[in-house]
Amino acid sequence: MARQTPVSRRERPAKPALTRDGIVDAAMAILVAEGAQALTMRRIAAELDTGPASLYVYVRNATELSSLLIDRLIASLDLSWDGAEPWRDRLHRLLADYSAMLAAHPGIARSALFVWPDGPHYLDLIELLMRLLTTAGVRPEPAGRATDLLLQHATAAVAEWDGRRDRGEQNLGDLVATLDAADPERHPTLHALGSALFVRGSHEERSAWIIDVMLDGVLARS
Amino acid sequence: MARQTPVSRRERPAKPALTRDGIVDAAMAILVAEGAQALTMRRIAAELDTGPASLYVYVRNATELSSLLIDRLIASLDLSWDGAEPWRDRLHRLLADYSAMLAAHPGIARSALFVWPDGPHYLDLIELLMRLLTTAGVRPEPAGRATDLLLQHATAAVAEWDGRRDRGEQNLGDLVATLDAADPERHPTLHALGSALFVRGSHEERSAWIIDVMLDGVLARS
DNA sequence: ACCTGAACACCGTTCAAGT
DNA sequence: ACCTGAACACCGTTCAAGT
Repeated sequence: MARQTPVSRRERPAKPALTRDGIVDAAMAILVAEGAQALTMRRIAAELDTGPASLYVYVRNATELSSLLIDRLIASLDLSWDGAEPWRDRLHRLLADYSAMLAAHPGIARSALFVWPDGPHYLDLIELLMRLLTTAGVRPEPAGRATDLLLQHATAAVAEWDGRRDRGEQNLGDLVATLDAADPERHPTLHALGSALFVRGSHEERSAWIIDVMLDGVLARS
Repeated sequence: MARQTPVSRRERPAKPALTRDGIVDAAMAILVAEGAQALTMRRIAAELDTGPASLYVYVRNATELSSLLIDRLIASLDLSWDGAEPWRDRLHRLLADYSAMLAAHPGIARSALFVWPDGPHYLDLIELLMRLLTTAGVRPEPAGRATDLLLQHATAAVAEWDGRRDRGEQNLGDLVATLDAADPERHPTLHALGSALFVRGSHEERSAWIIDVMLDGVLARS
């Protein structure tokens, strides 16, 4: 043991270790307690009783930390499948779980859209999606594209949804007003169809419909 | 004319007017010359020879300015349709134009994903999509969902693509390496299928395929 | 050798004070 | 009344200097 635990350790009993995992732990705690907008290098460093520079010893940059965090979130999902549950049901349940997990941590979906998680649990997730699609008879190449597409949509939908929640739900009203005011000359289709179009159905029902649309399309071309 | 042009105008002949439109003009010029990452309130204010505070007289916040800018970008698209071109071809061409426009301005797709454009030209875009889908026999409600889905995918695909371009294309290699290294025990499907899966096809071909998948799925359920 | 205080070069937004 | 300088409250990242 070349390195001694500092004597002052007892003074701050909660101080976590400064390691790659310790940093992700701290980030996770902040995410749960304060939401993704509090996830800054400075805030995480403060949680670990150090300065932001120290984090760069263990993590290349804020993006890499984000990808580590998302991989840890994916680790909390149930990614098992024994083959008893029909593949389509299992796929719906998987994507619903994934969406719910992102929705439970406001703001995290936004980073998930741009970050390549690139961790072991992310690979588990892709593995299960590919297994389900392959079982369904989808050829490897379309299955790869469908996997991308399904995850991209699930992530984008949550990001859009909780972006809207941040701005107090009023933007939906704004859009409805805009559509209602559609000029019959310039926007005859929108005027004729009305604004009710964009509001129907719960998020869950809409998501399930979209997943089925994508699956039907992929199966038809596979 | 209650307000006189300042005498000092001749000194700075290029100084644009400080109006809502003038601000969007300045933002557009910066976007073209320096890319979206330069689009900050401070940089735009500097372009207009004033301080950032002045912009807040004409624009609520940075998000609103972003949505005005995106609406102006959409204005540059060809949104006509005389009915001669088959609806499916026209839809492909429209989304290809939209993607190309976003791709021409690195970084803008990212903001387009989270901003609700909410301007007249955005409505023109939705109008055309709804018209094409309605012509194809899609009922109003699925047409609304398909419109959302098609635009969301086009935007997300460009955002992801030029996010990757920023980081020097190397992340694709990272993913290939990760997939190649997939543990046969833990990730048998990925191991068996190999990494070639995720790389095939140009962006354009992939996008076209995805559009057809979505359209087939929607038509099958409409 | 390992870690970090302090600095660098930025942000968006607000508001008191000027014209 | 309209506009804005200066300040407020932050960012991510770097690097020279300490232990």
